[in-house]
Amino acid sequence: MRMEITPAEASVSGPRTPAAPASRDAAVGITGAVSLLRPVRAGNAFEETVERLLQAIKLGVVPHGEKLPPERELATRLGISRVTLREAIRALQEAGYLDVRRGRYGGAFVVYRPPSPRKGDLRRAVTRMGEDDLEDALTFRMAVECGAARVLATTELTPRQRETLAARLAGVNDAAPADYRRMDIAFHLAIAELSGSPLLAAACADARLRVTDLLNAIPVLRPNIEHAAVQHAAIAAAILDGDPEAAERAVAEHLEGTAALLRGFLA
Amino acid sequence: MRMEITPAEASVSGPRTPAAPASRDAAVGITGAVSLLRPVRAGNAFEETVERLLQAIKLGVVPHGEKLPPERELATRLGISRVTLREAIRALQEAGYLDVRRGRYGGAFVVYRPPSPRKGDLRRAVTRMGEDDLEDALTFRMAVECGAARVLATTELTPRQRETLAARLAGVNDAAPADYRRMDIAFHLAIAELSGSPLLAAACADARLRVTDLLNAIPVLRPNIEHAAVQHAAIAAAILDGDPEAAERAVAEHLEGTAALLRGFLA
DNA sequence: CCTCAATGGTCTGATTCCAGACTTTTGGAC
DNA sequence: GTCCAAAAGTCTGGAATCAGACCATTGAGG
Repeated sequence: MRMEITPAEASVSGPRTPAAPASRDAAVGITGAVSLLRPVRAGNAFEETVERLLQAIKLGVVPHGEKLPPERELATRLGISRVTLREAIRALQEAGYLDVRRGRYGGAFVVYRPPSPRKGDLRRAVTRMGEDDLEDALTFRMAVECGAARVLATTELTPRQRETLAARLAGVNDAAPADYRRMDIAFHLAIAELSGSPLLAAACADARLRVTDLLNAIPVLRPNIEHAAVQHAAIAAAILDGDPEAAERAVAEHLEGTAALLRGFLA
Repeated sequence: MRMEITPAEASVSGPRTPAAPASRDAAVGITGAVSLLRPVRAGNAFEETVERLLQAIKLGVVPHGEKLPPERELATRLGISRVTLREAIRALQEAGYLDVRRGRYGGAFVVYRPPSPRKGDLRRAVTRMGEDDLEDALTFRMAVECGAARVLATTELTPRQRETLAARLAGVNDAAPADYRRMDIAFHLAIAELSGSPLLAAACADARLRVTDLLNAIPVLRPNIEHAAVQHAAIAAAILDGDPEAAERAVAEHLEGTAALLRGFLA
């Protein structure tokens, strides 16, 4: 065993990349186009795998009671060896996120429910990831989600796609409080995935999970849900309507709102 | 030595990730939120490093005659060991991209100028990366660059930032034909980097370099340049004007144009 | 009860990748 | 000419990772 994870520490913010200087005002000479000489790999395979699985769990991609795909398949999908995957799974098991059972019909079952947020969680989460990283993540999310909405609104949608989007919208609206975040995520990700671009979908998923810990650290309040519902509806409508600019504006407003909410809880 | 690279084969399309199915119409159940269980690492460190350096060279981040940062520093920035970096450098040296000199004032000097495109290059480049990947890349680029422009237009810009943007615009306009692509890249990347979000900058750089090989494979024609110049100006104006929607629309139009140009050469 | 298939658990040898110490080359400064 | 600093070049032991074969456990179905 190489690492121990406790739920308290477990973060989704990713292996702390050595932090390319985020000089908002730097002399960005093309020589200074720093973005290219950034780290080739985020960390070691083990840590990255733990992060990924943790994300899948926290985002509710694999909900409580369900199991992860079989090790062999998962290892292939993640592009790592089974050994490494197993180490990651063991770490998550020891941290209490997974219950691993052997034998046929066995597997790694998710044993985790998002804890209800307590005062101070948000502060801690922010401290863990750093203020700059927070701004970075919020900006990034704003850009990719707006872009995704625009792209999708520009696309000629198939009936199937329209249904999926509508279903996801309904999913958020009908969600029980405990399921709300999960359904919210499903809605947002659907926009990116429906665009048909795996790269874009990955970017949106990445953006979202960079703020998951933070969002999970603030309570889900009735008025916010209602407000969000209106905005979600506007987003879906604009997309179904084929109006890129409205779609984008709607997403921007929605994310602005979320960001403001976060900052509000921080202030 | 583990690998040999010839300029003809050297591609920027990245290690062929096992290709998450890009089902534009799939039942994207949240269980099907495939984006999370995508490969943890793109390939081995050596190959990824070669790609990165090649990108930096082809994108003109390190132009002809300049040298890469010293090995030790570069290895740190790329998050890999010096040994691995040296292997990558050697591969690029053997492929004729770099000239490595020792001693003080030595280093790895870039010896590469983008060759003028020949008929068939584009076809080959597309074949190498795959049609689906091309669509994916174009969509991705559209989304992130539009998003970046929107974000930047929403931001309160410092005089310094305004200058940088203007300078980059001028850079493209004044560029000699041989420098055109390089300056174009600099302009586009500036938008993302000025947003102050390293994540966003990285995403845009990534998007751009996924289409570099393709763009390099089509000739730089006068009318296209002029057309692009108008669009670049519109983008910069909208951003400086603080008009997110106009900025986005301008970027979308511009990229639409580029994509159409590409498709035109392919048809 | 027995068998089977699907799944996790274990082992081994090879490969990749790393950190760090040490060596050699080179050109400028004195 | 000597010395120095900055750079590439080399070597070594160890850790991480992999591929693949094989073992153990379990529940379903006959």
